[in-house]
Amino acid sequence: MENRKKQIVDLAIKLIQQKGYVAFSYDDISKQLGVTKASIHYHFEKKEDLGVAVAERILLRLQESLMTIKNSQASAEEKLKQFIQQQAQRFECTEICPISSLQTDYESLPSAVQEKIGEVSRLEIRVMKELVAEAQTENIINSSQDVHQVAVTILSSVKGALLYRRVLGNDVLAEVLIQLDRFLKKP
Amino acid sequence: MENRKKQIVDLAIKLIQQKGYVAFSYDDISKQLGVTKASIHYHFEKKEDLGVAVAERILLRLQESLMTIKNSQASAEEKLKQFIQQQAQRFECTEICPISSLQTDYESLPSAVQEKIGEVSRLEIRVMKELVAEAQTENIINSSQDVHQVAVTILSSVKGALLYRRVLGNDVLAEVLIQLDRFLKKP
DNA sequence: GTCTATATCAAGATAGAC
DNA sequence: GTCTATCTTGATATAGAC
Repeated sequence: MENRKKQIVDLAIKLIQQKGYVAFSYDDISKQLGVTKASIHYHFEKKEDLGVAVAERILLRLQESLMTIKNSQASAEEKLKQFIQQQAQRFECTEICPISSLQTDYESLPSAVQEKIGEVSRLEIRVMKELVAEAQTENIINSSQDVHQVAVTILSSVKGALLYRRVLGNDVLAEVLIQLDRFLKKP
Repeated sequence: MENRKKQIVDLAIKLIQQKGYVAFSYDDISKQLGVTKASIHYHFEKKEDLGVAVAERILLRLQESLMTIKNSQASAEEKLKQFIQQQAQRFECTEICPISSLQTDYESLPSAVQEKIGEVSRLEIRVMKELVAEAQTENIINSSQDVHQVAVTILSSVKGALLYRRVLGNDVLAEVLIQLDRFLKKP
């Protein structure tokens, strides 16, 4: 059942959003799926293997996002705002971005997973740069501003806001999104 | 030796910056201090006790920052930039802010530690708001902008940038700091 | 007060039954 | 292909020697 593999990876991502790579266990997954730990080990022999699969799935999702953006007929402004909203609203209040979670646990990751997370992080920035560059052609963002600087700042602020939200509630994230919106209108 | 307690807490903070609350162990600390695990348990019976001490120490440092800021004779611009630089440069390239680290591990923290981290997060935002409000009186930041929104966005972006830096190297953080600097000059 | 020794438990992982 | 049973390891924690 190739579907079970996907089910396990999805659950692992959810758990990583909630507790992180180090804190989640095969026991968590097996209990939620109503099977034994050993059956998870059958699908992913080592935690490292599951970790790589998780990172690859996150990478795939990002690549799909990139495609959707490129093919979309929406305005650059719409696309950028959609992407930011999506980054923020994809998660429950107690969850954070899985990429942030894996970046935090970076030192504890097997090196195969570390490398994938490097790839993921670079692609994520590339996607955001793509959006910012397009927004500049529509004069949503001042063209004198450096694409790379704007892109990493937007991404960082959303990721950081998700950390605060987990502790302080929805307000923090909402405030940051309003501020970013202001930033996209005025400069 | 009351100094040993301080030594352990400082080491724990360092380890939390590097690996996080879940991943660090009494074994890590005891090895670095050249003593046994049991001797760490003598000073902090449970990991939870050490966690509370860590959070309280972070809180104390923040309170000191707040005092220094209030008593400082520097311009509001200087103070704000100093604080941001300090937030960023306090850490090695492989480390992140201990508050971010504990926010990420929030779900795994004992509730006593969770509460302290809530306090810390609120105070941190209060400190940044203080700085932003002062900067507004000097017209470094446009007074039409909401203090709270600007403060949480600056904080979030620095914290997020530290996550990316760990994986992608110093550049990301540098770019965000330049962008924040731009933001403080122009609007 | 600081240590050794040890208990306890949960996690990752493996062997082999069905 | 999925399970039970089991091994190993490492982490938290405790009891008691010095």
